[in-house]
Amino acid sequence: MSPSRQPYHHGNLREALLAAAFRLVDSQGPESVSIRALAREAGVSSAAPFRHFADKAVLLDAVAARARAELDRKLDESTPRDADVLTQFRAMTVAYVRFAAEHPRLFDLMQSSGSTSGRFLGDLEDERRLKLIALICEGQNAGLIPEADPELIALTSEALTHGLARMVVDGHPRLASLSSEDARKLALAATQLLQSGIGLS
Amino acid sequence: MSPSRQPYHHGNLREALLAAAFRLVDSQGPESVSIRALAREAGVSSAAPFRHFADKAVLLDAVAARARAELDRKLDESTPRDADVLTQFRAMTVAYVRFAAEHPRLFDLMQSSGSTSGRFLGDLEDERRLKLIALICEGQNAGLIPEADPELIALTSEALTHGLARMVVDGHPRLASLSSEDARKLALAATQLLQSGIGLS
DNA sequence: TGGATAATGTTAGCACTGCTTACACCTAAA
DNA sequence: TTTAGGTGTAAGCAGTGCTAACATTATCCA
Repeated sequence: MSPSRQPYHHGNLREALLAAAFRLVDSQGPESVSIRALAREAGVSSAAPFRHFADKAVLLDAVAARARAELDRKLDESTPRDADVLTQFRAMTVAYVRFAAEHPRLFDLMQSSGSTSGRFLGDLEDERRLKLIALICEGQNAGLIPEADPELIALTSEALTHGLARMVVDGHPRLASLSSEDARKLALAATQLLQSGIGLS
Repeated sequence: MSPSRQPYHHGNLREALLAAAFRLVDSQGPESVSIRALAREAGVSSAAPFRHFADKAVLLDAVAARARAELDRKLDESTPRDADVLTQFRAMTVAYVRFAAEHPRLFDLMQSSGSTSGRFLGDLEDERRLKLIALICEGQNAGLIPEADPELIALTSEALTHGLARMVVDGHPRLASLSSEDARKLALAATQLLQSGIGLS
């Protein structure tokens, strides 16, 4: 009955491991995650984690999923409801690029762990993507957006957003370790440019 | 004098290791590269590789450098000399996205090994970037490109290019395992869109 | 030409990893 | 209260990166 100093069961090992791994990936990248080390940190034997995660890859997938949820939350928070299409798109781009600038390693993991889980993680969620396309159609009806394949427009917009984010993460020389504020400015300027066009051909 | 079956020295171990690692990364990704396995394949002891590469990271950096050279070559080949700015930019984008589609793992390594070597690898080379900016200024003088900060225009163009490439690599649902030809079409359509602009705001 | 020197290989081994198997314990449901 | 299943442990296998000490060969200079 007396609660021994070290109870046989940890209580919520799964969450503890996941949280520790999340922090580690965020600060040092996935290659410095070791299951044995996580187990030590949690005060548990090195085989225990395998009761909760079949594989190291599965653990990292879970970390990626959590990161994706976090990004999703920030995208939702930052998007002003009932604003016009272009404003919404700009806000999304800003939030996306900021997340990449603030959590480059998590952002990177999100993408690269996609093949393991079979589900695309790195970019906009499917649901969000459909919404974007709907917004574009709406904009076209309102005469705000030129008539062209909405899917292509969505894809191009996504590419610009994703490209900016990845350039920050990948250490583009002019974008190295961008501050959040600079990330915001860059995202705004670039989306502006996409809207007005770059050439007159 | 008689050439024994297994001469003590390999001859060109460095190149053999590098080539094998290059192939392996291209086909299976960097995490399935093992120095010991490379040594076995080369018929050499497991300590020998360290005479040529201080580190596993150094080996992978060398692979990344080779991949970058390969991409550079393809970019050069594909760019028509003495064409107008927009044509050149489109050609570059196409070549870039195609390379990513054909060698996703090499493309990925190029970017992620940047932090190790301290040099940005994933995107356009510095030299090429300067040339792009020069082209843009030229285009502005010729009235082909609107007056705006040339660096911003270059950055935005790069972002679109890089973003398309990464979306292919990262397994975007609509872009999963794109054929070379489809990659070409996509790159063309998207750059076209960037040139004409997406909104009328 | 010969002999030191540097380059490149070998063997053995350390510390670490992911992961498995067999067993121990504790909890919750029948 | 028993029993089944979830969760922990200990021990160990196969593999890894990397190092230290030693062996062999190529190269270059007296």
